[in-house]
Amino acid sequence: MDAERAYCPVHEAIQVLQEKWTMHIVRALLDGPLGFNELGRAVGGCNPATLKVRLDHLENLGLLRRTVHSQMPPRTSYELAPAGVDLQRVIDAIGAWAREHLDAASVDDQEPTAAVG
Amino acid sequence: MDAERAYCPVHEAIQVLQEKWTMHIVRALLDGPLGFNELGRAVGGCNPATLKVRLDHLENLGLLRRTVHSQMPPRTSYELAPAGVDLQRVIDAIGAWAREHLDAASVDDQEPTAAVG
DNA sequence: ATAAAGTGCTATAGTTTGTCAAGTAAGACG
DNA sequence: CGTCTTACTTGACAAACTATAGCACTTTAT
Repeated sequence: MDAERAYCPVHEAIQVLQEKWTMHIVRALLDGPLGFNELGRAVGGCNPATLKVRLDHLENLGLLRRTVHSQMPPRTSYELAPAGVDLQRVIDAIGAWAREHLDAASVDDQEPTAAVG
Repeated sequence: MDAERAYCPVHEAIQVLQEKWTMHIVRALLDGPLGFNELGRAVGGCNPATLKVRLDHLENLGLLRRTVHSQMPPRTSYELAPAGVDLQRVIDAIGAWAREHLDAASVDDQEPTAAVG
């Protein structure tokens, strides 16, 4: 039973942020609002289905605001809400850590260089 | 093609940290070294198989140190390496953000309270 | 008008990832 | 001897994620 696990904000935050693509999405949006496909390209490698699910979740949580500018032609923009913008601190912390401790070659990419010989 | 996407430390860091349970593991270990099952309990809800995979990855990355004290009875301890300890900043940033912006009820848990009526 | 390329978003099927439950080996305790 | 603990493995399975295609519609070019 984890029912006794008292409510812990850090735990909850991690639950949200550890979802695949979520931090990438936030980071991309930190530079300014983007459209759906645009965001998809900025994030790099996330497919529309997953992107939609994440975006819905983030909007639900109040980290994101979705604005429909025109239905036809479709023109939507996704923008961080104040709560989302404040994640800048987290991304910055990650950035600082990464620059200090992460080097290429230590992280194994998704693309394992395929055949070599 | 993401080949042109120049190496970006933040991106790499996010790739690592977004893996399910990774941040929970780091957070648990920030309080001091733990044994395998002990860590599993501290993380809360991660099964041994996944835990082992994450631990191996983290050790590989140099964020974690694994020390075998005795093989039989098995006694192992997992402890953050300096690079791992420095993630304290990231966890702190998440904590600060969470306390400011996250409230119970806004986050839908993995466990939807089951039957209610 | 036709064709190509763009928009936000959805549906389907297939792959990857994570989960559960059980099992292994060895010692301490009763 | 049987039970409990430890670390970790294995195999079957479910959930999550992905690729690919498509929809309704616009713009641009021919």
